[in-house]
Amino acid sequence: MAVTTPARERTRHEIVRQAMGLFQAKGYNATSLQDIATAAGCSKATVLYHFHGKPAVLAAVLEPAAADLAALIRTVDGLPRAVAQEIAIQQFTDLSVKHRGVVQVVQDILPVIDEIPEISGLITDGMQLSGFLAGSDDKLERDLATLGINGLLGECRHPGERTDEELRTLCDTALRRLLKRA
Amino acid sequence: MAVTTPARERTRHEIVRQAMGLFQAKGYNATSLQDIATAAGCSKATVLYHFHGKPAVLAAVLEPAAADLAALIRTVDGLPRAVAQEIAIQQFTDLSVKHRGVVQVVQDILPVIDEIPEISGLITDGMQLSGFLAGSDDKLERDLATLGINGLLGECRHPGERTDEELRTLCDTALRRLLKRA
DNA sequence: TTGAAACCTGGCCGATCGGTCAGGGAAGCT
DNA sequence: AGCTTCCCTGACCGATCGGCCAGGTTTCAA
Repeated sequence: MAVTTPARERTRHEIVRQAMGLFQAKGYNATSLQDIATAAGCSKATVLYHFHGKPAVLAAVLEPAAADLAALIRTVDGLPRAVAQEIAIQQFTDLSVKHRGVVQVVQDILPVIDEIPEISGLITDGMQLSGFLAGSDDKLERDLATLGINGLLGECRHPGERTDEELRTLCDTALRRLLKRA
Repeated sequence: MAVTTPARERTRHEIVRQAMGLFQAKGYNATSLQDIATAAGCSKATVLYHFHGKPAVLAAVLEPAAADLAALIRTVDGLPRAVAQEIAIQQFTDLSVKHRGVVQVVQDILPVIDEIPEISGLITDGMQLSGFLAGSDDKLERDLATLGINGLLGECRHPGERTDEELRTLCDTALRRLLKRA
């Protein structure tokens, strides 16, 4: 038996891979289905055969990162605040490095995020993450946490100009300086 | 004599005003000239009569903020580093509050910024600002400064949910926590 | 070998994009 | 009144968008 369904999974995976690169380089709105199809070496109709619409392609691109974020939320939910904050900092740093190519894609979507129900869960989780990172109910601390996340999303840009280790240091330093430790 | 050229300036100003609101709400790419024209109460052809293309509308929207940023750069350029850093923090906070509706528009443009030569000066100034805020040539400090700017751009969103004074506190706190003081 | 299922595509659709153009109406000078 | 200049518009353009569909090709179990 084959380890993977040969054709289907290979094509799907290639579409997602190329779409990720294009979303990073040009943004979601500025990337057309034709762009994705050409990059993936198939036709636009094939993209729409595997994914029911452009938002579904976006959801597939974001899915691994969204799953890790959801796992992060489940892990820290219910923990004491100080512990939850520390673990959230560590795991969000890990997540930012692991999915560095993905996270910044979210930035381009923010203004029109409500029109893409496929990824509503990601947003909910992101807002919860702000709360855990803040470590308190203080409005300023929460806003600072959100600011840190937003800044990080943008800083994962320029893939070739920063090593994974440099990015990790940046994330960790930024969050620890920005957030008042509970 | 009239205090303003009646028709021309009034229409131009209304187009810029409405375009700013739409760029904030939906992003630059997702806003069409027809959207702007409808909001401004004129025809799409009128928008293109006053502005030579969609990028020119964007440039007009960003112009006041870009001018203030350029003035900021001129002010701190040549000053000792510690002084330049402190003044940059204060003036950039002022700028973020004063132009809170404008700054976040830049975020939506970042992926395609190279294709809009009308605002290249804004980008140059933004990168210079990172250097002054960092206060040193250390790569990490520079990256943290850029991260702070990016985070701030996103945090100026949601106009009704934060007072000017709250935004000022947020900007000032974020920059002072994030940056190592020289 | 054969038939069904899965995979893929060219061609087409209506909508909308940014942008152009000829010309209509209002305003002001002579 | 006549003429020019400015302001504005409807109609239209080619290009491209996301999406759909009929049908061809490959795969594979029976």
